[in-house]
Amino acid sequence: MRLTRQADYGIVVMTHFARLGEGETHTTRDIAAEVHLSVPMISKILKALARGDLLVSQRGVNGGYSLSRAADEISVADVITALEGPIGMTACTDEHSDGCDIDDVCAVRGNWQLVNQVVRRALENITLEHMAEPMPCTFDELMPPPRKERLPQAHNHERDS
Amino acid sequence: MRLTRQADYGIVVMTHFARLGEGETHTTRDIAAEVHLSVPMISKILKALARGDLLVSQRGVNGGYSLSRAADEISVADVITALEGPIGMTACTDEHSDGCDIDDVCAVRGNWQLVNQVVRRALENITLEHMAEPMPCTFDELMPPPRKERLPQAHNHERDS
DNA sequence: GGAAATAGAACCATTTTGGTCCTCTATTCA
DNA sequence: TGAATAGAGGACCAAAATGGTTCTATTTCC
Repeated sequence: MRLTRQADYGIVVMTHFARLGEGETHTTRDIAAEVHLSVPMISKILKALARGDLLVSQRGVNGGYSLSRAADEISVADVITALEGPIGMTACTDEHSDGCDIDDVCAVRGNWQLVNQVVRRALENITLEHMAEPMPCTFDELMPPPRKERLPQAHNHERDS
Repeated sequence: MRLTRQADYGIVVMTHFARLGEGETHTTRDIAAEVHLSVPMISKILKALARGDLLVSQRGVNGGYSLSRAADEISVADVITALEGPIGMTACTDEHSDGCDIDDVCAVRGNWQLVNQVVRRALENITLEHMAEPMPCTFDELMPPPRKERLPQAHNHERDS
């Protein structure tokens, strides 16, 4: 349920790009300095983001990276997908159903697909433009409305806010 | 972005409990056999679920585990929390902000909190009762409505369905 | 008391991840 | 033309997380 650091950094970097302005290109070194991470690390991430068509790379002397589209057309899900592969919370959602020990007994698979879809959609609805906003108080429309009145917090132990 | 196997199995197990009926207790061995996983593995998972107050354990000869509440009052988020700790996709969402190398520069943190909230809410809205349904075609109300018309799939590469 | 069941912790092998480095290719400009 | 700059790609290794097993309590019923 946790993102890898690369995806985490990736979103920070992409958000940084979104803040800088649309068409401008920036070098790996610049970005690394501005985000306070090592150049090799940032380099790795930028390459992956370019492979995923989220950044456009320009080689040579005045080269660098720039966003491939407008910030409101790139979702958090896009970034995660570029850095971690297709979003899916369970192994059995991959088409290569190699490792599922349960296979025939697992009657939950169909439902898992839908759980994945819920999460994926939630992340697709969040764009870099949202992330670039300094104080995002208007996120409410992105969240699914509470489905029905959940129980009073009788058994709800230590759930953070 | 992926669940650990334990959480994965945990949801399978909990869904199994939900299918079996509300108050009945079942032994580790039975569950393991029914779900086709090793007894020690299932044992470990059941213990954690009991620690998380999602299962009630009964020691001794006719002991076993049973659901602590009705299936529609236990969410997928509850299960994940019991087996992986609090749901949050980045390291910096934990209160122990020990490892964040970026700290002061990371202007994204506030937004991340909201991303986490979106995902968490999505998972809180899915109950074991939903998971226990054989053919869950009526999941639609659980998903957030498409926020606005996303771009045509110009750059949308290999996004699975 | 003995058998049946869970509680809890220690433990190890394997995999994943984080992070670095090296070589190659493309581009610009003097 | 050639030197300098910048990204592409892959190899590589150490550290951490994960999966899975096993062992020793402790509780409960007969």
